[in-house]
Amino acid sequence: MGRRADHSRAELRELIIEEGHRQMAAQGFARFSARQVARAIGYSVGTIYNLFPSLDHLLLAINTHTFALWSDFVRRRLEGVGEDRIAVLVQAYFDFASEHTNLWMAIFDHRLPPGMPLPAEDEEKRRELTLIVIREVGGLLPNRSQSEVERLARSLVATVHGHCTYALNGSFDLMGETDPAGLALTRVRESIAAAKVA
Amino acid sequence: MGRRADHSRAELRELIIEEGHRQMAAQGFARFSARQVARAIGYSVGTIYNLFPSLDHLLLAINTHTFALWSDFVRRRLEGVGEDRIAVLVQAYFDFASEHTNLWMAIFDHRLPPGMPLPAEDEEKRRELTLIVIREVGGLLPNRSQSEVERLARSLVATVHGHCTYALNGSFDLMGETDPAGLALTRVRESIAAAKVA
DNA sequence: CAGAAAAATTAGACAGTGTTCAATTGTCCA
DNA sequence: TGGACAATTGAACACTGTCTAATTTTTCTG
Repeated sequence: MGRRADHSRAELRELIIEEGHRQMAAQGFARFSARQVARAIGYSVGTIYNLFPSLDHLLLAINTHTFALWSDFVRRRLEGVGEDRIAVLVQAYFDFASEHTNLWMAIFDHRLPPGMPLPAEDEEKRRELTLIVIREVGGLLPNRSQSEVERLARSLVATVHGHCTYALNGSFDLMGETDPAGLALTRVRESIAAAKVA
Repeated sequence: MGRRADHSRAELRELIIEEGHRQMAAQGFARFSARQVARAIGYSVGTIYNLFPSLDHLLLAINTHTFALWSDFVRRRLEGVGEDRIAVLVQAYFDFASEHTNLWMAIFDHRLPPGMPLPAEDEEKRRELTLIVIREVGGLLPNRSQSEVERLARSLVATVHGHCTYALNGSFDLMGETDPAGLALTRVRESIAAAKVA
């Protein structure tokens, strides 16, 4: 067939990403398949390849979309919170990962093939979440330079990320840890306290 | 054919794991294939399935083997070090991941299918690395209980793990961070200092 | 030592994958 | 109304993990 005019090119792109996102949430990275996405929206695989040069590009788009949801999730949790915003931030990070485990893990499961850099557009969209953290950390450290704040913020995100990974893959369960998010928050507080006095 | 008596069952198992390990190091998790392993050792795929119930079991064995190499690597680095063993520990963690990126990442890339728990034997072997960290952290905190030390050690491993992940997937490069290991070490020092006074 | 039982190994099939491409079909413009 | 163009498809290709029947080799038994 030719143009079915069911959807414009942009609409179709969006449709594919949405359905892909749905399937990623339901089945996880390992079971994800472009053919199944095509079947679900009533097109053939070739159409996906008309919109996305390769599966990697589709996965990239799906994961960037997850980043957007994640940022929104965290932003909403912070709205109107006056005290202890860092605690809310850390908990929101964990909660999103717990509530959307497959989507969250897919972000880190997908490794770009060597020589294919993360497109600037995706990079920019994904940066949003880091910017939120930088803003919050900066608010707590008025005497620190922007570059110091950014470096610390990235480091704190890495800290929380590590705890979240171990929480979700069962490493913490295995040794009876019942509050990984609390543990992460403790680490974050220690580092912020250290940055205040240093 | 039947038993070729080229190798005993145990030898063959070892041979498969070794070749699998080699290929995992060279190609990474995404490109790994049981068929290629079989071809490389001069057997057919079926033989692998005679030794391992499924691909997941082979991947499990390969990754557990990586854990063993990792423990050895860290232990050797610590040998004879008197001062600042924590710095050596953190650096060794990073160095192993950097020198064996594919192997290291495969550990976290491989997700067991739902309902298949990590066999106790693998769990025990993998725990070794954590035990090293617990020992080192405990040495620095003689006034803390064993359970407190274990909880902190796991948390510090998570912290370093998060930094290492971001270092290897390029997140730190992206924002001009040149010393992720140093950053992780700073975090670890802060937490240990906090545990000393608390 | 011969023959039967057991175990190891293989080839081949199956259903699935990502990717490519020629052929077709719908849409738009001159 | 035609012709150009782009979207869409189905089929092919070379893979993958997994399973099974058939074959071959070893081991056990009488």
